[in-house]
Amino acid sequence: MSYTYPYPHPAVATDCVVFGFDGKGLQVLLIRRGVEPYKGLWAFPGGFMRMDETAEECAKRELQEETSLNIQMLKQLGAFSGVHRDPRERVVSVAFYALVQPSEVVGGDDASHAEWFAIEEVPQLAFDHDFILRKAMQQLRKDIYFEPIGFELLGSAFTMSELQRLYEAILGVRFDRRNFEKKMLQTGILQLAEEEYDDIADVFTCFEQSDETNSFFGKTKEMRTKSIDELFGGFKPSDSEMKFSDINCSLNSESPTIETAKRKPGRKGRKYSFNKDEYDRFKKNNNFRFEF
Amino acid sequence: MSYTYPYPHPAVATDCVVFGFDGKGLQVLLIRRGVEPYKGLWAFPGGFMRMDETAEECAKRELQEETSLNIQMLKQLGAFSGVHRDPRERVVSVAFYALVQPSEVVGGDDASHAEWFAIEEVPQLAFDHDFILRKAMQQLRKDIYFEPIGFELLGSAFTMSELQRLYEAILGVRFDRRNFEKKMLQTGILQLAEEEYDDIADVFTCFEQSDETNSFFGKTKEMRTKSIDELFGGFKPSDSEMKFSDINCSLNSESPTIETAKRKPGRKGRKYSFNKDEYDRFKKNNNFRFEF
DNA sequence: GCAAAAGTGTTCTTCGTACACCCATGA
DNA sequence: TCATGGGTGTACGAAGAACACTTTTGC
Repeated sequence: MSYTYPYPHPAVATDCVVFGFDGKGLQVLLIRRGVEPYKGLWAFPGGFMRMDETAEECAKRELQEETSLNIQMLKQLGAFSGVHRDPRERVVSVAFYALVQPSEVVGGDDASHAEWFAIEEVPQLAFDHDFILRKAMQQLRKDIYFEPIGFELLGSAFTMSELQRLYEAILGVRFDRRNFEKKMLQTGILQLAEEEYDDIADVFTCFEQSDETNSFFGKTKEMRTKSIDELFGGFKPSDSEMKFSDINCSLNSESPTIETAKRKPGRKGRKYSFNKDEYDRFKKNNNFRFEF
Repeated sequence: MSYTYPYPHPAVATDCVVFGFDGKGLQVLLIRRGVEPYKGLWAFPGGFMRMDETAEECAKRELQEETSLNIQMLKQLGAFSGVHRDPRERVVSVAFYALVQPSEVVGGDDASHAEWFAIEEVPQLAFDHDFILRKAMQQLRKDIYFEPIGFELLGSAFTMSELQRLYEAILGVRFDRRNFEKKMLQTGILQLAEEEYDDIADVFTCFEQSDETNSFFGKTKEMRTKSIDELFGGFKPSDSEMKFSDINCSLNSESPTIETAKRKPGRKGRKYSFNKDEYDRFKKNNNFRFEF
């Protein structure tokens, strides 16, 4: 079967620059080419466009086929149309970039072997993919000023320093920890994520008796915003008791106790998620910019 | 003659969104289609890509052919690949935008009639060109934050309020005149353009004699930055004399005179041009942003 | 003569940035 | 116990934003 046109037509293909973030550095997803040209070299996932799909649909399909990734949000980088960029025939490629969490891992359907590379350790690439990668990085740096784009690279909850490392990895600069946090929080698009706690870990017996009966369950943060009296009716837990995240006081028994729950081990720091409403508002208004 | 491929290939075309600025508002250059499809509707200049040219080369060539415009700086907007965007066959279009001064006028080689339209009065467009225009406007708004892009839309010398109107037209907002000027000047990319003056328009006779002999030719602005003594050796012109743009004192004659040249009529306000060195520096560093 | 635009500075507020110590966690 | 990272606030300087009156120009 063949297709004939009165004028010469180039082939049209798509390429996807998929960025991931592992909490440390920026990564990019590559596929080892199993066939000529450039056999054995690494390249971006992608392939030829069908006549019944748009470039974006093509990119999604190829990504799905070659890396099992199912990505909704693709951003177009533009068309790459160098006359000799593909030795087989004239190919115009429409490139996209995507941001994912590397945990949405890449099976690799074996036919093509997909692998994550740290952005600084990207090997030699096939075609003009080095050039495309540079463009993608430039675009990413530009976009991150205008949109809180980075969140798509992080899980649903993340620590402030993960977020900071992401920005530092993308922009290639270092920020002051406190200023970064301040700035991010004052945008309003972040909210504290619900944390999971262990079951009650320790039980303290209170040595000071209170005349009043009272009981309270809440988080340390809340306690600090209310007066000790209001919370404990005159009973004051010790400093070390106050420091636990969750605390359960029952002061109406003969020997009042304070039950404390420590934060789950293995997780460090406060977790944030992003506030979808504010995020959408920013995207719509488009008058929002991250600046550092 | 025909061209045959083992797989179906789309056609690849380019389209150019050419923006102009007439000192008042943003304009866009359109071509009336003389053939089907969409005969009689307006569209962007553009056409099919040849096999020996890149998309950008194609766009430049088509622009030259259809509008006689010879434009160096084209910025790619991206590929538009809707499956049914052209009723004839599958066409993927790579769109560009360009900024010109409408004075670089458009002959229109008659075959295709080219015309400028105010951005608010753009008629119905062929294909998906409405969509492309929206994208181009968005991109222009984004770009103007990062690059002093607007200068390509203005002549070699322009007044501050022309520049301001341009920014307001592109961004769709209003700025405070004084703050805009301050901000623009402190970027350093502007410099006062050389102005042309009429021949000496008036001659004042000085009524105060000076003992010293002295002569001076300079602009009012300079005078203000130096002491009266330094400039005039003790002779002080009157306030109204000081206000002329150019002034020529010769104080060494018996009756000293001050010759003044008024600004050429028909031109209002101070003219600026942009400082190429600083401009290039900004473009290179890319750490510069216009913000208002 | 009259209306529209150009020229000009200051104040207040907001935002950016620099900076240090203590405590908790995990090895 | 030791090293690493998390949590927290303040003070200074720079930049943005608001604001009015006089002169010049063009009609």
